Amino acid sequence: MAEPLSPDAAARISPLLKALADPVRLRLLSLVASHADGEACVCDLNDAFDLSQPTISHHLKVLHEVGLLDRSKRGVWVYYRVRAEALTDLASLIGGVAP
Amino acid sequence: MAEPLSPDAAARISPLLKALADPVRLRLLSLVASHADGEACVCDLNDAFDLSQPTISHHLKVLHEVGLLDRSKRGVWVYYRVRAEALTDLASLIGGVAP
DNA sequence: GGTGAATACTGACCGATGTCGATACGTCGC
DNA sequence: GCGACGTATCGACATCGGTCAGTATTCACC
Repeated sequence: MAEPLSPDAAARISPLLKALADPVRLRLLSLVASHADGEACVCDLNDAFDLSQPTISHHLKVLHEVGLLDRSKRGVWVYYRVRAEALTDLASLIGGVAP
Repeated sequence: MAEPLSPDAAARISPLLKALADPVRLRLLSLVASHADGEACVCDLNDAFDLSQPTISHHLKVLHEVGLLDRSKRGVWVYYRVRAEALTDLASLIGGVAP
């Protein structure tokens, strides 16, 4: 890479990586991404883990707050969808560091 | 993405992301990557931050332990070099999650 | 409207992590 | 050898982060 990251840029990017840097959240993201229509209901996600429902809700909130997941409520159910743009931006940024 | 990440795969990848998910380490990595010949001396890196030398050494150790930085000692000086392969692998993995 | 179900919020616990000062280890020049 | 310098390790501290039990909120259905 030509230019090193500015302190500001690093501070902007690291929360995204922090959000990804947890095995549960990685799996959550990949579970949502691999669902048929690109979105997954929380009820499905809860069943995939041996964790309490509040814990899953917390992880989803973290992913939503950094902009990696979109949230839409339909009736009693809440559906999450991955923001592909945020992911690909992050990926190209990481790949771009390699010389 | 077609298949969700296995718990094992998630557990393997998350340490890499944890190592990246710190603004200081992000800047360290980009500083090393942007150095002329692809490697940087610790002495240069220390000066770029307002942190103590042990702290920088600690961050470099974290990046080295997860395989993002190579370490080579020449005389009194230690040079670090980014492992481009590890970075690009990670980038393609993240980009691959996007549907 | 009351009941039940799906999801989110709160407060607390505890282990993990970033930071520092002090110190140890290697290597060079004298 | 010895002193000086570059780097790593250690121990301690404060803060952060993942998890849970308990509780609140919101909606559907009777």
